Amino acid sequence: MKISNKLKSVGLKVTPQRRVVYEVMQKICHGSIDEIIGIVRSQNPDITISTIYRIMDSFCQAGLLSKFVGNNGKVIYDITVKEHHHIFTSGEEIIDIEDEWLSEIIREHVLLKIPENEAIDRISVYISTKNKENGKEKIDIDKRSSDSG
Amino acid sequence: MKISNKLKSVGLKVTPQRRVVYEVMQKICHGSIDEIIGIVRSQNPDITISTIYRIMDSFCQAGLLSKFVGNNGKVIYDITVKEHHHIFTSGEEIIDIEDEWLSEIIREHVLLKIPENEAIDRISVYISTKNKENGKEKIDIDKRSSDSG
DNA sequence: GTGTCTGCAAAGAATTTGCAAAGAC
DNA sequence: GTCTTTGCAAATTCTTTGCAGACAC
Repeated sequence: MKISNKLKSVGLKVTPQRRVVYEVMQKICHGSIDEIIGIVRSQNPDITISTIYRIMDSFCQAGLLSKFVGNNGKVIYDITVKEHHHIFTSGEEIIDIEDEWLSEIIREHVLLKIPENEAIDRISVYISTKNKENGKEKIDIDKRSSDSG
Repeated sequence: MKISNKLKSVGLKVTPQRRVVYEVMQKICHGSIDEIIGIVRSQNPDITISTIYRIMDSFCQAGLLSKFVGNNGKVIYDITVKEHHHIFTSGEEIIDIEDEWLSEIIREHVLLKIPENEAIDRISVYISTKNKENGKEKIDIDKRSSDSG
């Protein structure tokens, strides 16, 4: 779908700034606000930071984007709206897992732990991976064998 | 274990401020920095915010606490250090799921999606629940006075 | 007594807001 | 023409930092 139609379809007016931001999101799929600001402004330096913040908000409100909190605690905006899971690699890459069966397995597995009057709303799985090579050399940090001196 | 011994066992000096913070964490198990600041200062208003930030950091570094990013994007400090999962209820309650089998099932299930040179480091499952009753909107409680339950 | 921890206040970073002009429809 | 969006700069919020005195050991 053309971007302008995509925007209109969720009730948003089409502006050049919104076009650029959505184009960038289509390209990168996931990104933190810093990354998005960087890429957007590399394409159009006239777009201000506050405008980008506002656009990200309106896109999320309109259901055009979703967001979640990444490994590092930063909010990640995501072009995929439907429920899915994520792998965070050591190279800061984010891989989507769209697997309804996985959600279903988890749902069944934890059902007994849900309070009586509550129902599962959303399940998110975050998987962090590390590099195998570096993993071999991983050392226990903070291993204090004796007092300082 | 006595708090002072707990602190000493990880190489931290025992101060009144650290005692209070650890006591609070033992009581609440999970909390955001705001909540922790609030409770700590209700018990001892002389403890400053910057000190509490520094104590939370040193506790995490020492392996006394873990932290993760909650539903709302805020960092949650957690008295449980070993890998586990969480349910976030509509009432802002956080329930721990310590279930190694669940982690194992997920691990096996996603193995094929992990890049060649990467290995799974950590798996976190976040489950949000909503109130069954409040499917539509919140109801005024005093419409009919009834006993709690 | 020595080295670490705390309180204070200020700095720094990240995000939001008010307002007037520009722009979309 | 009307209502929304944008740019700008200031405000706000959250967290960190430097330093001097207090404190733990």
